[in-house]
Amino acid sequence: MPTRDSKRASRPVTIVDVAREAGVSPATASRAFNGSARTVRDANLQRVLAAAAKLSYAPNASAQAVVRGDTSTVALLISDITDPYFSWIAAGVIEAAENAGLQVTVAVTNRNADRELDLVRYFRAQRPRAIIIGGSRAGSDERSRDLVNELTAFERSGGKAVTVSQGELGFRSVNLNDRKGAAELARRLVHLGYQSFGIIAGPLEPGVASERVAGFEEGLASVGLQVDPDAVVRSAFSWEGGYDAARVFPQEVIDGLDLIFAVNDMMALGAIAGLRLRGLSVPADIALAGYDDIAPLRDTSPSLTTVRIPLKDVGAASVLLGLDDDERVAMIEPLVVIRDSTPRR
Amino acid sequence: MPTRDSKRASRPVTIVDVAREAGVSPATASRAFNGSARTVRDANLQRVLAAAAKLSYAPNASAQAVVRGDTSTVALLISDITDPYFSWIAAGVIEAAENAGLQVTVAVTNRNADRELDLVRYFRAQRPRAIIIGGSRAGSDERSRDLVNELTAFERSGGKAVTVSQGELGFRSVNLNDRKGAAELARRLVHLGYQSFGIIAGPLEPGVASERVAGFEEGLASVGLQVDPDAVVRSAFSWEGGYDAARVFPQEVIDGLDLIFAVNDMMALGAIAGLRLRGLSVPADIALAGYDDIAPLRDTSPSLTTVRIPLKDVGAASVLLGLDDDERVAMIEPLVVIRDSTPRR
DNA sequence: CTGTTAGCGCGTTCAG
DNA sequence: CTGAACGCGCTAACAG
Repeated sequence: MPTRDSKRASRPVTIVDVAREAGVSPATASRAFNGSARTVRDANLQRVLAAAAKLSYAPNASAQAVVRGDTSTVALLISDITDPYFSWIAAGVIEAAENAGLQVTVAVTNRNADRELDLVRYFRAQRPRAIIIGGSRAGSDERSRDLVNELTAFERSGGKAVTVSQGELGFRSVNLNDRKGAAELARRLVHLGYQSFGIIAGPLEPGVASERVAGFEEGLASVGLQVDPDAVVRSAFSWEGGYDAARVFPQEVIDGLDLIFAVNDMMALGAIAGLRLRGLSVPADIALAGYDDIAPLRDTSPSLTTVRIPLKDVGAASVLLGLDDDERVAMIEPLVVIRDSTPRR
Repeated sequence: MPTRDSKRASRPVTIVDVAREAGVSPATASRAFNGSARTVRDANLQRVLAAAAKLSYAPNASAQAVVRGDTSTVALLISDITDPYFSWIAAGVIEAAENAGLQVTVAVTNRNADRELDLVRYFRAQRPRAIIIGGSRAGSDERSRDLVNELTAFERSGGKAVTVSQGELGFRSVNLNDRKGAAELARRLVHLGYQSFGIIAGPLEPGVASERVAGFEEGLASVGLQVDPDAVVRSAFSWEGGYDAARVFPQEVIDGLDLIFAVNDMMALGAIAGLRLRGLSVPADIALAGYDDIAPLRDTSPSLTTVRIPLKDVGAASVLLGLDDDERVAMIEPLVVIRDSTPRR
């Protein structure tokens, strides 16, 4: 015979229970928790708080959301949370959100465009204040249009959509200035004495990878140099991509190169392994530069020359954009970091 | 004069709007979306779906949660999402949750016990199906008791609390068997010919670090060896901790050591840097082993001997425990991985 | 199969 | 300052 005080799985405690325990009306209890504080007599306030503590009351956020018409949630969509690039962005998002009193819901696309669309639909149901698209999607134009439609509908109902490095979608966006960073990297490398460059370029579609390639080539062009098209190898945007690419360079091409630029750090790390397999050591035989300045790689040897993106700032900026009515774009400044993998020559 | 069709920030679309557009009652519209499918005439079903598409309707998850009395959310609390240990657990949690049709809310404690408690309170308001405590908290007994109280109240209202490697709190828990893993590591190292061991031990409080130290010493004891207390150095559970610890060993102690066990991989990596500063190279001058088998470290040189915890499985197991009425504990088997940092001697 | 009614937990009028 | 009444968006019961 389970009593009403039965310990397991009893009915959740509601504000009505608290009010009864405190001997006041539910309305007063509600005001005690979130009314303008001065509107409820102090004696009652204390009794309500005591009752809440005694019953271990926790408000029902869903019910609050329904009546208030908005939530205290931010939704974050990323490709892969084990990738430091995304986990640092996520860290920035979570920190900034918590500072603003908001919770963060995270979903992972695994770089699958269909999944991305579904997840945005799920997100919409949650009525988050903002949806932040952190990952670079690689889908068809049609999928892209569906995504834009979904986000547009979301904004029409009062939410804000924020993209990282995808301003072309037409929503609020955090601009990473990859083009500028890669160009600056190229110029610095030339100053160090490098002249003949190869590129491990990532996938062909428009996106982060292409921007970095374009920027690097622009930077070289600005000092009168250029990259031999045969020395540009396409590959996956991952460690394996860099590893494979390093092994694909024709021998006669690689012999003429004094530096390879991999469009992100993970690919650069893979390239080191791939080059080693060919008997080439970094930087003795060939120099190497990456992009992102992923934290766990800063202590590898040789330490990697790269372009730092302040990823936590990127996450924080996304949240700020997602809470601001006016600002529609945030600028992030990349910073070239020269290390051991590209000694002066 | 803003019309009701005004494009910016119009009133959110509700199921009533969809029903009207489709020419049916709200109840029928509701059934069209989640009724047992056969209960609504196909013609009406199509009209409702068409209306929903036309209006870009997205259900209100909060309203659904209120009436259904439960949500489709799982809450995850971790110390630091940029730490690969936690991001891999998070990846497992998110993947398993998505497979079960659930969303994941993530919060980060930054290893602050007060913050942890607050965050659990926020979590409770969301009424998640489960709260997963992934981080090892380092707080006072009082804080620990508050946490237990909060989680107990959560379970009383129907949720499930799951801890990773903290069975002593009395909730569902995923057991990492750190003691066993560390003992096995010790035995394997002895088999490789090592005899004199130092330990970089992490913080003193009970928890993961202490378990690993105890396990390692037990493993040595089982083959008749032991660790000189002077060769056990306490430090922070981080790269810096390992770095500092490596510099703290008294010279006469370190001269007699042939291997150092750092209680996690990040500390081991820091130790490599710290040892290098003393002119000691790994593994030529001294061997080194870690724990966790953090993914981004697998390609460093020298590659690190360690104990692999299948962290993604840990996350997945947490979710399963959090959805299961009966199971209260999941066992994870650690696996010793011998690599270049501990050559046979 | 469908519409009407009721009510989930809560915040907010509107009278006192 | 307080309580009663109402409504948020939605689903579950109950009739038809």
